[in-house]
Amino acid sequence: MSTSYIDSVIDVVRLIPSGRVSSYGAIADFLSLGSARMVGWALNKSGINDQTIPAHRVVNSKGVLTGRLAFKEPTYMERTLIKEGVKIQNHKIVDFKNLHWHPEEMLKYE
DNA sequence: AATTTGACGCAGC
DNA sequence: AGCTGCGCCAAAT
Repeated sequence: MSTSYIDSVIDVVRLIPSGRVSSYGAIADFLSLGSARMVGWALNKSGINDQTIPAHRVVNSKGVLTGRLAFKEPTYMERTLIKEGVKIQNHKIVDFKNLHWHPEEMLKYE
């Protein structure tokens, strides 16, 4: 069996807690593999038709919901984030700096 | 085997 | 502040 790059990305995305968001770059850096661009590419390939992947929690480095148009419903991303308690203005995460989750966080014992 | 395609990020202007 | 150009690199064609 083999683990594709896409699978690796998905594994990390599944770890993003509800109410928080991560970014393409943070995930790519954590994996030390590929690039931010490829994380988006990977999610587009596998995430579209799989509700078990919280792909809506991944935004760009500025907190903008750049992936929103890739979903079947263009409003899905925004709507779901709001439901999870994340505030959005102009397709952008409000207080992104504080909500931005980095995968390394889960390695720490608070 | 070469080319194209991206839900990106950043430097440089 | 915004805009442009370029590197990024796995997969599909």
